[in-house]
Amino acid sequence: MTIADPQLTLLNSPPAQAGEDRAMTIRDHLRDAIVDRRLAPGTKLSEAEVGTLFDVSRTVVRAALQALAFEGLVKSERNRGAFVANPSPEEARQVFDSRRLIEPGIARAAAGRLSPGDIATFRKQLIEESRLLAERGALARRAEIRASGDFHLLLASVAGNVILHRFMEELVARSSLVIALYGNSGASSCGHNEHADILAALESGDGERAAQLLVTHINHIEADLDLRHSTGLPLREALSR
Amino acid sequence: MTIADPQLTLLNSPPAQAGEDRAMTIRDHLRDAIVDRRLAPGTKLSEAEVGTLFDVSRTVVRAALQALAFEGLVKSERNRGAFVANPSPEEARQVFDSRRLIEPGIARAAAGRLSPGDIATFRKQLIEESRLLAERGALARRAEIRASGDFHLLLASVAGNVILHRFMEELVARSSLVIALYGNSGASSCGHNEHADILAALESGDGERAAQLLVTHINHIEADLDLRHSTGLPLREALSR
DNA sequence: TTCGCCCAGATTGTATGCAATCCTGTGTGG
DNA sequence: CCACACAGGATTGCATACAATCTGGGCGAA
Repeated sequence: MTIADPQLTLLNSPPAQAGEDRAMTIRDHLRDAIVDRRLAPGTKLSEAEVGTLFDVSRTVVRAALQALAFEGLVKSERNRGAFVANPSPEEARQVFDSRRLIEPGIARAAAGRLSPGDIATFRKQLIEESRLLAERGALARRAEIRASGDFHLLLASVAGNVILHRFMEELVARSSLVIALYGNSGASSCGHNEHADILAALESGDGERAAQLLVTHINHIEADLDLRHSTGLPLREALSR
Repeated sequence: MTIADPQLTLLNSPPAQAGEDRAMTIRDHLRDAIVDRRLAPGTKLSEAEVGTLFDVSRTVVRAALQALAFEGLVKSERNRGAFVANPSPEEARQVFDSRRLIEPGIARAAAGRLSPGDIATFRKQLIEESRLLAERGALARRAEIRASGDFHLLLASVAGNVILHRFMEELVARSSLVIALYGNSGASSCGHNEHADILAALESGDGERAAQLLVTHINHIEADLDLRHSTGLPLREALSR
């Protein structure tokens, strides 16, 4: 049993999914587990095992794994299987470089499109973040990382460009993975309420300032990481690089 | 026979593929066909039919189609099948908005990393573009669009960020589709040798100027489009929107 | 002992069969 | 004549069976 018991929490969804797309459901559950680090980087995702856990055939599991491989959360090797991605420090840097490039533009676009409804949604999001920030424990830390990502996703959603939104979905997910891998758990990972400052800038219509704050924010997130050495080196991948 | 005879040219590859990944091979051939507009937007890509053309089972075809759906070149509808994407004018605008946001940053990054080998590759690329630009005929036009995209991909490759490179792959592919759909074939689609100017700026190490030229270039490409009305309205999708 | 080879188990890659869903055209009732 | 219902055919969704490949251990020879 290579997959440990935390995975059993994957199955907290209504067992009888309606005629929806089961592959995408499994993809979402796996992605949550990866981003939350319930599935550690490098973990093998056996088709048969995942299929058993979700009670589907390997066919739909393969579709889900292919989707995750596309997002960069899973690395699929021919005839060897799929593994939870184990981003190198270099990859981590590229993730943040990409975010520094894209997110300011998103902020500027969002500033010009912010509706009262959007503001309300943002406020709810910030309250949730504060709540999690106050809590203690690894579980709250996971939820905090997740919620922090949701803020950025919400921003991309407001910007109104579905392509950029999808890019940001991928970047945020990979960021969560990177933070889980390289984060100095000592410092609050996304601590300060920079999100609130960003929202304030958006509300005042100052997209340029929001963009500026966002870059600073991303810098803070990256500065909290320790990208000097790769973790552990999971046996095999130490040689294949 | 919903797929017309031009598709037969898909099969110009060595019939006996080595033990490689056949799904990705099929994906690449289909993508080429879509970008070249040998497969018109809205065309149904029947699993059985594609499988017959490439002599594989539907399983492999499904994987290829799923990959193309991720890239946005194919729209897959549950229980209905996969269709060549038919981007709306709004989607087209978002593609170019995304490029205006991302490509300047790529240019700045590339300016600081341009090696002599890169320059040589760029020169070869420009020569190929000039050659195609001089030629006449729809076939040369296709190749020209493709080559123009390759220039931008090369730029992203030099920039050295694999994530941004993949984003650009998607954006360039979608741009080709959009140009094929909305391009005023009257004007030269990517005409002027702006690419040469961009390369010159890069060579002189002036990343800022390269970024500026790139934005102008993208604006020119978009300005050559007619995004006012949707083309033809492919029956079904006319009602579903 | 150590190296190399070979075989068995396990896992993925692919093809195929069946069930579910959707589209189309035909027939029936209003 | 039109609207609706339904049945036939075609296509996709999914599960399963088989083939190809990889992994790891055992055995024998140097």
